[in-house]
Amino acid sequence: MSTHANNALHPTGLAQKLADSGLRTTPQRELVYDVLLAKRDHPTADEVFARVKPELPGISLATVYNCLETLVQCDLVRAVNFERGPTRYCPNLRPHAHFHDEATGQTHDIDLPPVLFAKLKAELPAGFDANAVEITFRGKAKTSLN
Amino acid sequence: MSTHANNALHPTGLAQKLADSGLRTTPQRELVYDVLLAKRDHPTADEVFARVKPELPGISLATVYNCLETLVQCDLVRAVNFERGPTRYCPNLRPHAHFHDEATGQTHDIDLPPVLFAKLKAELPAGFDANAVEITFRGKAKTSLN
DNA sequence: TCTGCAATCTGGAATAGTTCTAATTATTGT
DNA sequence: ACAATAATTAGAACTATTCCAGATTGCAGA
Repeated sequence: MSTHANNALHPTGLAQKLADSGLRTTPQRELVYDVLLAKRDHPTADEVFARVKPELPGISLATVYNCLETLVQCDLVRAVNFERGPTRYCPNLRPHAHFHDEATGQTHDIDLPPVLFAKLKAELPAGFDANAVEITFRGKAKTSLN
Repeated sequence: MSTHANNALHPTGLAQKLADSGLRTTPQRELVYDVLLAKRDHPTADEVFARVKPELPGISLATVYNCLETLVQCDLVRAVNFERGPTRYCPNLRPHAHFHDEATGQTHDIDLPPVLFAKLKAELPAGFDANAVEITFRGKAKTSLN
C-alpha cells in the first residue's frame, strides 16, 4: 500500500519522541506531523484537518486537535497565537520569532541569534524566572518571502 | 453627587484622545478607563464588567467590549493576549513586555529599555518592516510582586 | 427651547474556535 | 486469543467575542 508516512521527513523524531512520552505512533499522528513538515505556513487546526482528510478521510477534527496537542506536548511542534486568531502550528524547533504580516495575514519565521533570547531573560528583575520567551513582530513584509 | 469619574486619574488623556478620534466622552468609557487605571492587574473584559457594574448597574457586557475596543483604538490601552486565554487589558503605555506567571496565572509588566525593542527590529531581514514588537515571558515569579 | 440626526448603548442571538464526553476501535502484553 | 489500555470518533457543550436591531442619548442648528 502507498504509505503516506514520509519517513524521510522525520527519520527519528516523531516515533522517538512519542515513545519517550509513553505514547503510540498512530497513522493520524504521523500524518498530522507530515503535513506540518510539508508546508510550513503555520496552518490552523482547520487547515491541517483539510490537508489531512484526503489521505485519511475518516479522520475527525477532534483527532486533529488531539494530535496537534500531543505534538506540542512532545516538543515536536510549537503552538503560535496571534491576537484573537485561531492557534497556528509550527514545526520549526529552532529558537525564533514570528513576523505577522498585517496585509496578508501570513506568519513568517524569523530566526534570531539565541544570545538575544538570553539577553532578554537577563533583563528580567530579580524574582522572575522565565523558561520561555515569545517574540512577535507585526507589520508589513515587502516581498512575499516564505 | 459622588462622581465616579476620577478626573485626577486621567487629567487630559481620555477626553482629549477620544476627541482626537472624533469620539464622545461617555460615562461608560470614563468608567471603564477608570477601573483599568485603578487596578492594573490586566483584567479580562468579564473582570472589567464586574468592576464597572456596581457603579453603573445598567451597563452591558457588549458595552464593556465596545469601550475597551475604543480605548485600544485611541492608544490609551493595550490589548494583551496570552495563549488561548481571554484578552486582557493594560493601561501601561510605556514600551514593556509581559511576564505570565504559570503558577498563578498573573501577568506582570516588565519595563524594558526602549533600545532593546529597536535592536530586535534591527534583527529583521530585509523586506520586513515591523511597527510593533511584542515580548512575552513565561515562567514562575518567586515573590508576589506587582 | 425644540427637533433632528448621528453616536452610543443595550440585551440577546449568533458565531468561531476549541474542548469535552461517551461510545467505538485499535494496539499491546500475557 | 484475551484482557487491559490507548486512541479515535461524532457530536454536544463551552467560552470568548461579535453582531444585530431597537432604544437612548446628546449635540447642532432652526
